Order: sequence, then C-alpha cells, then structure tokens
Amino acid sequence: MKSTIKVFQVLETICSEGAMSLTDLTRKLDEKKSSMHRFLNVLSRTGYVEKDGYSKKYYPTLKIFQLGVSARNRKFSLHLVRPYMESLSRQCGETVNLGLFMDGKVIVVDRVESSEPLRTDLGIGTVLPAHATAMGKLFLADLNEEDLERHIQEHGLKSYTSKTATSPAMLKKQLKLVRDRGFSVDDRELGEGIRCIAVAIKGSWGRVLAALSISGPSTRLSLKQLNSLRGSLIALAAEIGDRLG
Amino acid sequence: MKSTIKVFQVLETICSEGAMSLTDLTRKLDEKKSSMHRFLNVLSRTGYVEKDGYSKKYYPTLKIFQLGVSARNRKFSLHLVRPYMESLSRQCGETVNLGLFMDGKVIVVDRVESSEPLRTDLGIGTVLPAHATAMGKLFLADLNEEDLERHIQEHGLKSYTSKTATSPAMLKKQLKLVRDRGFSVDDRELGEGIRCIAVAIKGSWGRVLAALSISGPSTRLSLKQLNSLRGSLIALAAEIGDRLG
DNA sequence: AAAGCGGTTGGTGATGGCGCAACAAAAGGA
DNA sequence: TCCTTTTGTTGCGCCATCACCAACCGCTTT
Repeated sequence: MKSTIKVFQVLETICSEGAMSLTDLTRKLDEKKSSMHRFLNVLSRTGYVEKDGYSKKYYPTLKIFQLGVSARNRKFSLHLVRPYMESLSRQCGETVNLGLFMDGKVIVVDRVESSEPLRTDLGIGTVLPAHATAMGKLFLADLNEEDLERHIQEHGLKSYTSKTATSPAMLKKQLKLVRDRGFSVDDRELGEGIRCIAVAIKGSWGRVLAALSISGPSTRLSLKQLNSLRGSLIALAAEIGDRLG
Repeated sequence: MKSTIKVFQVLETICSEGAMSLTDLTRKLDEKKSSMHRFLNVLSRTGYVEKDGYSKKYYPTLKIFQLGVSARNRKFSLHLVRPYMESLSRQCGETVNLGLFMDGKVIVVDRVESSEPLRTDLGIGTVLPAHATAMGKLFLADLNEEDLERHIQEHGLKSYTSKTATSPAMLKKQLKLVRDRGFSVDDRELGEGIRCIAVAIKGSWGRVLAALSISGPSTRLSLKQLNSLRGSLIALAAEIGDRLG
C-alpha cells in the first residue's frame, strides 16, 4: 500500500514543518503534483489537515492532537498516576515527569511543573536520549545484554556534558547501579545545571512500564536532597505498580 | 483513495477503543480479514501501531502522540503563552486553561493546574461544548449571525445544568454581553459547582485565535472574585495577542 | 482426532490510482 | 495594462494494486 504510506508521510511533513503549500510538498516529497493533490484531498476529507483558503497552504488540525492524546491514554493510565505526581511535586517543590520508552528514546508524556521560577521545563511530547537521562537509564537497565548492545549500536552514546556516559562500559556500570539500588540518577549528564532522580513503575511481570522522575536545577537539588527523596520515591513507584495490576 | 481512508479508520478505532485483535477490528469495521491484515501491516510498517506478539492484539504507539503534539505546537505558539498561564495560575490559585476551537467544540490544549485539592481538572485534549463554557462562548461570539445559526443547528444547545443557555435567544443575549464586556463567564452552566471566566486571544486581524480561562469551584470563585480578575485578564490577553503579532 | 477459531499467506480479476498533460488562476514584472 | 511565470485543479487511459476468495497454519476445545 504505497500510496497510504505516502499519505502518512505527507501528514508527518505537515505536522513537523508547519503549514505548506501543494508545491512545497511536492518538491519536498518528490511526488507528482496531481498525486499530492489527491493525498491532500484525502487528508482534508478525513479532517486531518485543512487548507487556508487565502494562503492556499495546508496545515494540521487538532484532530491529530486528539488522536494522539487518546493513544497516550490507552498506553498508560495517566489519570491513575497523576495524583501521585502532583502530591510528589508539591512535596518536594520540583518538576515531576512521567516518561515512556519508545524506539530507544524517552518520551515525556506528562508532567507537573515546579512552581519555582528556576526549574526544568520539558514540554509534553519532548524526546530525550536514553543514556543521558535518569528515566532513560531505567528502561535501558531493563534490557537484556543483547538488546542493550543493539541499542548502543543504533543510537550511539552522544555526549551532552562532561558527565555523560559515553562508553558502553561506563553506561553498563551505571545500569548495574540502577538495578542494584532500584532508582536512577542523572547528575548533570544531559544539561549542565540539571539533576534528576527517577524510579521505574513496573507491571505485574516486573517489566518497566514507565519512569517517574523528579528534575530540577542542581543548585536546589543536591545529591543529599536526592538521597532523601529516594525512599519515598521507591515506595511510591511500588504502590503505583500495584495499582496498575 | 478508499483504502487509505479505511486505514485511518482503523487507526482511529484502535486509538479510541484501545488494543484490539485482527478479528475484533474486522467485525467492528466490517471488512474482510485479509484486507484488515494489510491495513494493519501498513500501520505497523509506518510505526503507528504495534502488535503484541503474545496477545496478538494491536495497540497504538506514541508516534501518534508525538505527531499530535507537534500539530498542536504548529497551531498555536504555546511556549509563548505558557509563562503567562503559569503566573496567572499562581496569582489566583486556580486552574488556567487554554482552549482552541475546532468543529464547533472547544479543545483544551494546555492547562496549568491549581494546587488546591478541590479544583477543576480538565485533561489535555478534553472536548467541551461551546455554548456551555466561557471559552466556547468567546468563539461563538466571534461568529457572524449566519455561522452562529448553523452552529446551533448542527450542535444543538444541550442542557447540562439548570443554568445552561438552551434557547438561541438566551445564548445570543449572552454572546452580546461577551462582545460588549470583552470577557466571558460560565456561571455553573456546564457543571454544578463550577465557575469560569475566559478572555479571547486575538490575532492581528481581530479574529479570536484562542481562549484563556480560569476555572474553579464556585465556592472559591465567587462572582465578585471573577470581577476582580477581569481587568488583569483582559490586559493579559491583549498583551499575548500583541506578542503573537 | 476432528472440529472450531483466529491469524497469515497466495493467486486472480476488476478497480481505482498514477502520471501525463491540458486547463485555470494567481502572482509578478515590465 | 498585458504578458510571463508560477501554482493549483481537472480529465483520462493504462496498468499496477487492492479486494476477495480460498487454502493453510497453529492453537484450543470437546
């Protein structure tokens, strides 16, 4: 089904590049004008894009957004986790994130922001590298040796700060620590002044389903501070895991 | 492009109904098994659904979510509005919502929650009826007579509480008030104990682009309280509108 | 074992989509 | 203003592709 795939490509392009005209799209995706015209007709009919009558450009509608939100809700019972996240955020005054694993990367699917003016603010939908984040390392720690090797092959170990784990050996050491301690830390590995602690929410078969993290500026979030949060975080993750069943 | 439309239907079904097996889907959408199989193959190849090897069910991936988020970001510069929403929420202690208009309904695209235990909590992606919400009435007030009539025809004026505007005359009176005063109020029209005040964010040509609302329980958010918020809200909306250009 | 059920694969005829090209409509420039 | 250039839309014939059927596989049930 070649054409259907093309239609999806068109949709993706419009979403990531913003409003585009027919010819922009034909050039970008190397299609025939008439084909592109039909593609866009389909997307209009189905309500995923709209054409601005004036600029003649096609832009994405919120239907995709709604679809995406319901996809997310299917994937994880956010409504169940959200109260925990909020009380956690209030308790420690920092931003709390919920991340899922997809294609070797961490997707931030929900968050509760710190009320402090200085804070980490990852928008919903943000994609984070696995090896340089506390959340990501939880997912990596859940992989077997073989899958981990493949992950490293595919994604590499890009350096973000001087503290990022850039060698497989270093990463594996960190992952072992994660498994042993039951939580994960990112000590300025992704961004210069950012620290993060995360715990895994596990399903009934012990697989890591999601990651819950607290992140904040290293000035406020000292290692000692992180340590004091550890216990309640681990207990919380266990409770959520139980609730999920 | 019949088949492409079918593929989208399949995707929508999977997103709204959750994980389904091949036969579930064939029954639901009245297709041939082999056709459905091909549809699902396309969606797997493109990464929008995945098959659980064990239960043999197909479920949506986060790729749609990401697509949706970027669609939303294209549609409105949230990053620009968010700081305002947060300071507003901190200032008045209530939940702040940002809504866009789509197909005659209001879609909540972002929000900042109140830290109070008792509060209104509309999840992102929530769909609200236009005639019974403060945000919705801003959009309706921006329509011309003809479009408004058509809207009422199409969507009706469902009653949610005893205060909901259920007659065109009553609604039009409210909309006139909105236009005259420059802000919009929902006084327990959608939910029994909920009040809401909203202002329009307008583009450079005066069209209403988005609605910014403060919502909370009527016990806390008295009419007097709403009145005191009015001025700063209107000023804020104007400032945001200017920034948008 | 045999029957029932859900999932996967292959072959064939008809349909519908591709690509070409003409047409229409703006945009732009002298 | 007119002519040129660029962009958007429509029509149509050929052929690739999809719908449908049927067989097959693997698993469970009686």
